[in-house]
Amino acid sequence: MTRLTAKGAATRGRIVEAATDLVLARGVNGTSLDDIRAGTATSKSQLFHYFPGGKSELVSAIAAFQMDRVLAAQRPWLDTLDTWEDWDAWRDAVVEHYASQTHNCCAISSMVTELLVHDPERAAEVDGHAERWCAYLTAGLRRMGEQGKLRADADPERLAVAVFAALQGGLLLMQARNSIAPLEAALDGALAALRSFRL
Amino acid sequence: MTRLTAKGAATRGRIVEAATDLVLARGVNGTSLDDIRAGTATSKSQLFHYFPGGKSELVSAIAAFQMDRVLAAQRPWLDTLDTWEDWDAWRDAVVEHYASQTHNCCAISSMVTELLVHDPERAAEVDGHAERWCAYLTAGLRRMGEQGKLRADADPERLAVAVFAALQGGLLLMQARNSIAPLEAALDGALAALRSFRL
DNA sequence: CCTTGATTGGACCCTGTAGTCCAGAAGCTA
DNA sequence: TAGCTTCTGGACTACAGGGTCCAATCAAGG
Repeated sequence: MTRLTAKGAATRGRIVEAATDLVLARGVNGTSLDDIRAGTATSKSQLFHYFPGGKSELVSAIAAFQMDRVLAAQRPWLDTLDTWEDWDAWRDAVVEHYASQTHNCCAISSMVTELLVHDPERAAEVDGHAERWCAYLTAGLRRMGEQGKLRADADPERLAVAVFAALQGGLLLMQARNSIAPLEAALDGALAALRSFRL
Repeated sequence: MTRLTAKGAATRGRIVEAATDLVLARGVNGTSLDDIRAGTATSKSQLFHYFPGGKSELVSAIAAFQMDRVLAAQRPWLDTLDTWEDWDAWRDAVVEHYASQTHNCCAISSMVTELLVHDPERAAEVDGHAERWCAYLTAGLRRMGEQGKLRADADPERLAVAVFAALQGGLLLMQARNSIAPLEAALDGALAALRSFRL
């Protein structure tokens, strides 16, 4: 991997973007390099030219790209989860984002479990992205605690994990049943759980 | 597939049991027939003798077998989710079951998403098992509603989906982070959400 | 014992897939 | 234009995994 010309950077970007959609729709193990090659109108050599580490490195890039997209869709609420209204708005943003996806979007956590067996290093890396996401929730809850909006016995980190788990589970069921309803129910449940700690 | 002798039935059972543990630990796509062959001290021909439909049929048997195990671990509470104490006891049973598993137990829902691409029929079948599980939760909530223990605006089915999503998400995070804590947090959150509808 | 059918071992085939290689085209800089 | 690097196409290799086949063995009834 040496320097990239403008053309090269464009090709690389095109590969990542198209590959992301393919992987989201069909899973990591369900997407072959040939699928990606076909879906991007490129050749094998280009894939390995831009991602010398092969599929593993490509998956890294895909995970980072997708996480940026997902986090972006939750702005600006994700950064300012300081009031109960913010949490509601965040919920709506998440639902809207996943409802608008044409592809069956996979949960970041199921990507982790998929990688866990054959590529533990990448799994840890992708899980790091998930934890980054979860950390925004923790931070919001922590601020609300400091502002006296939560009961003293509320554990921000634990609550954030609960919300995140509900979210990921909701995405899982969304995919399995091909309906947005489970995600909505899961998020509403998570917010209800949060509110049970309301002061 | 004709009649089975006692010996044949035993072999078949041995295959299913061992294969289940392998698949739970490494995922459907992460487990090859050769892995199963090695793990059960059998041969290829036996696999196809007892499961003429190949891997797909074997996966069916595995899913049914595992679902029976998981449901059994939740007895008797799963059948009688009529009081808040029952829900707490159920929660504890679930946590204990998954905490005691030596293997990294996969969530039934992640099995569905894994199958979704290459074997939609089996995915639907496995999802049926998941819905059967979820139905026990719905039934419990419905009875509690009839007994006047829930607010009138509580939707048993929707609440059950929320609980189930939290559970599945908790299992996902449990696997990803190799810790039982996320499952506990997720279930506690789900029960808190339920209690917010307490009358 | 003999026959029939269930059971078992393992070699074999075919396809799909990750990854390699090299030659040629395109682009940049002097 | 010359010479270098980057970019691209596609054939090729190696191998893993699902699935097939056949011959050998074992079990049960007549």
